Amino acid sequence: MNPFGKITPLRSPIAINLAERHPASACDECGARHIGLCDALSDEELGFLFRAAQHMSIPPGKLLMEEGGPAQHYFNVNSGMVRLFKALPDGRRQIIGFAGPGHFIGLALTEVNVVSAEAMEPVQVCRFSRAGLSAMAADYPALERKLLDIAVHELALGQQQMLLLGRKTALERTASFLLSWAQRQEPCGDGGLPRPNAKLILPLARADLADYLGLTIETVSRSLGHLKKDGLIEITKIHEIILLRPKALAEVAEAAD
Amino acid sequence: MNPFGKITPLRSPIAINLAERHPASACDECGARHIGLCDALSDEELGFLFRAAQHMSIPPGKLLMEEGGPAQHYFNVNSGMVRLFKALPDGRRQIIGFAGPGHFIGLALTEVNVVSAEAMEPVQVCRFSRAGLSAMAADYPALERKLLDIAVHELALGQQQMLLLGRKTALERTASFLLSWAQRQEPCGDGGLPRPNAKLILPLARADLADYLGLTIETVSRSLGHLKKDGLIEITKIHEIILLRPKALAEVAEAAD
DNA sequence: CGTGACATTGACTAGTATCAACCAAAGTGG
DNA sequence: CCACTTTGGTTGATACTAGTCAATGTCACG
Repeated sequence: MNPFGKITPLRSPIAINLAERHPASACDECGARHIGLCDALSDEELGFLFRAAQHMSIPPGKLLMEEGGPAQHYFNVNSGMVRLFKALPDGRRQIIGFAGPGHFIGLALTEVNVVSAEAMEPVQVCRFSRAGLSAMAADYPALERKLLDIAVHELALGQQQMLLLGRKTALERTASFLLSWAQRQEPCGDGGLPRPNAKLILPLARADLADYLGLTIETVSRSLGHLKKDGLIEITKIHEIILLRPKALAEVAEAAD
Repeated sequence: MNPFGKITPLRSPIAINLAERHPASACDECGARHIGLCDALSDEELGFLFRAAQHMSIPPGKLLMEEGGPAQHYFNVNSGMVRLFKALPDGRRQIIGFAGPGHFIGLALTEVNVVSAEAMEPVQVCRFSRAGLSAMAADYPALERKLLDIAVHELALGQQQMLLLGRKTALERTASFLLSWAQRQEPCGDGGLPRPNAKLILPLARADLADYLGLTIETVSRSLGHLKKDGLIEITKIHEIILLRPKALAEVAEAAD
């Protein structure tokens, strides 16, 4: 874990000049420019932020952060998918969430990370030193406000997941997941259902799914099989699922009768 | 503790005048003055905040917020205990957390509440309109920063709870809970164990415990009985538990071998 | 075409829920 | 002051969901 160059936080008017002299043209071509954190910033602000970032490529399986290790950086995902998880000493694992393009990783107060973050595929990120971004946040209210938004949104997702993990059956969990993933893939209005026959791309292995839903891979497989048998979904490829009847799926997910 | 460094002082002279004309003397006697949100503010800032608050008493069982209802207010708990929960249509309930004195309730982005909040005993709160507090946050960076701190802290707690709900056994959940509650009752250093024979006051019914841990009351009862039989705890009164061997309890909680 | 990784399916088991009886403490009213 | 009720908690017997272990299937890739 080598923190390469220390990022010197720039805050004077000079900083803005520097930013102007170095427009963040790279950001224009970044898939994450208009989502998440970056979307909250003007071109100028973004230029500044860009200069504070280290652009990095991470190979699959590599950890961006390790639970228990020193919390030194924040990350913003530009491409690829990252899994966030916690583990018990005996190896049991709970996946906390998945971070795709535009997602911000590393919000924490403690000196050590409370979760691990691992690249699931080749991933590109912008990395920020904690101190550097904190300093920026002090000068750019929009940045801090966006971080609050992000944190609050994650909070709501987490609460939803607690309900799922604490009180839903395997079948309900699976149906809930499919719907929430569809929502994530193409947002269709607040709480709206995906359209019938929506195609779902699942870049997750069954093991990830299981560790996310608090189940075993066998139970996930059986649950999906059950939904397939009932004609609610169709599994075309292993990582491609068609939601034949989203409405019915929603009823399974919430145990509505 | 604060990831975003320094606290920026007040910027609006008008605010100071208002605060001076209405000193928040009531806050001085409030049990929550030096914890949570209020602790982040100076006397002057607090005076201003106080003027924006409605001080309210809530009887046991009454809802402060209802899941699915319009999100109109934030609350800061001054005394008493509040449970936050989500429910499924068939009545299954998952308690998301407990809010005691100094805890801030209602962080959300959506127009409707995503959780319900219910007084477990007579509760006193300061209530803020959403718009009012948002406006204040724009003027008082310290306030917004504190909200971010709160959100991030809740996030970490939620992640811990996801691990518990998704991957721990009934016994592990129960042991984990006892330790985390002890920590909450008298913080003893980051991650430190409570001292042996620490007395725990549990203002929760078994049903609350069960809904918080994703178990049934019978299983909670059996788990506590198991810990008692093994000499790790002693149940003196129904709402009073002595942690005889916190170290052993921690081993049970994390399944260390 | 073989190999290995990942997924599905089946048989069996274990842990927790469910259902029901019993118990204890705290009112309540005669 | 003492039955009586109520409420919340514990304990026991049984059922059922999901986990475990093992065999089989599928697909990508060299």
